[in-house]
Amino acid sequence: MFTLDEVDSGELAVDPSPRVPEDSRRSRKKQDTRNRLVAAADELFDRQGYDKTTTLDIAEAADVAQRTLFRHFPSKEALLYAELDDARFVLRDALHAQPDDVPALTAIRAAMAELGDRIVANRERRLLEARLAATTPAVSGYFRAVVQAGWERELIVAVAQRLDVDPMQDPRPEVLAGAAMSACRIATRQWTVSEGTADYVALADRALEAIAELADLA
Amino acid sequence: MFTLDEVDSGELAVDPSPRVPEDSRRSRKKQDTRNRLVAAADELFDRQGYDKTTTLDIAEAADVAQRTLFRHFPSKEALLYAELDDARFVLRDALHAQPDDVPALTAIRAAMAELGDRIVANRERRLLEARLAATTPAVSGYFRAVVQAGWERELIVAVAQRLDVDPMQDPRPEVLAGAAMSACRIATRQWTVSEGTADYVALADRALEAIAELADLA
DNA sequence: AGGGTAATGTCAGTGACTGACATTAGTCAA
DNA sequence: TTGACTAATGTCAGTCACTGACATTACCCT
Repeated sequence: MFTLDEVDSGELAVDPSPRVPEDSRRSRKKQDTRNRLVAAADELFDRQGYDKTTTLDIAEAADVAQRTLFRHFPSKEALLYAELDDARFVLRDALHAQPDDVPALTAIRAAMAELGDRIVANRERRLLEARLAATTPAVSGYFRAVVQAGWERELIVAVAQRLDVDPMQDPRPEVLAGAAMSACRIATRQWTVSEGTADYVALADRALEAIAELADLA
Repeated sequence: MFTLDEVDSGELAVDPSPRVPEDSRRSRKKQDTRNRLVAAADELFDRQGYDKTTTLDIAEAADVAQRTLFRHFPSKEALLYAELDDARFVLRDALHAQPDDVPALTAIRAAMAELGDRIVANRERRLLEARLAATTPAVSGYFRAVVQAGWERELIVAVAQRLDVDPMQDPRPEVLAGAAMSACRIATRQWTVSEGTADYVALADRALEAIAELADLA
């Protein structure tokens, strides 16, 4: 099972990837180290599999100490999902950018379409993630419990604001968010079986559309 | 982060808790060991917290070798969620028991009502789980990635059968299942804040009902 | 009584992750 | 340029979840 300690507990977590890079040599080097770690992990995971790659392997491939790896990433899994995890902020911004008068689900569909483009841009990496998630429970578990849960929180907050309700009282924001995340999961799975040839945004939109049809099943 | 290796990969997993106890002394002793481990874990988690309790502590409190603990449970988290994890089969049976002609969401609501009763029966344990999940990301992560994902699979299969569709093609089973799981999560959270005084089944049913209202948000 | 074997015990690992402390190297002011 | 300040990294020893291999125990069954 994965070590799951970064299901971050709210809004207080320190940004792991600086949103404003503050362009100094120091921060450039830091960012470079981070990038090298991700690239090294990527390559090793791909070549020799997730389990057979140790964090020490990755650190050495990136030419840093193992301790440094864990200063940049809270876990081995976080290395794999660094990009998708950051996409959380993209999602937040995209949701904010939607006009106030459009319905919540419509806003989500628009935001997801925006996000979807960015996501599929990195096709090979997405397929690698899917491959590893399919074979390694620790990876798929992390994706669900950390990455998706993070996105879901953004959705809940955005929907609750839109409806002007308290998400602890009104179940709709959370239920809608959960449905949307499931839509993304099934779309991703469909896209993956197509080896990345299908139109991800279309698949996701179709799945999101199905949310409005759920009433027919009652 | 939790070690997440029991996101079991399908239907092939060996039943960790024998469904037919096969009443021999041997299996009774085995079951007893299992029970003592769960009880010991329960008590230690409650008294000294999740992180400060080692698997060795638990094993010793149950008077078995650490190795034996890991023969009964694949991870530390599995000990905490042994009961809820098994509830998966109760959910499956409850879904099967619903008549074929009722709509999918209606069947889910009925099945969940049945399950809800059983769940709340163990009030103190549920509150302990909630308390630990709130403070320990590894625990909440495990719940999402393993327990809930397991339930969700049952729902997906049941809904797909009911609609007579392929859940890989039609997004509705997965989307409905995801929404239902979110409904359970918010209901559980509401029940938890009430310290277990609220009517869980009613809360869950209200949240599930909200699924049919999602169309209003489009 | 005795052979077969499920359950347990023992032991020595592996590997993710952490705390403490030392070292290096940008940064910035004098 | 120098030197203090400190962010980033390195080093090292430790903890703990979890596993494989093999020995032992205890139930089961003839």
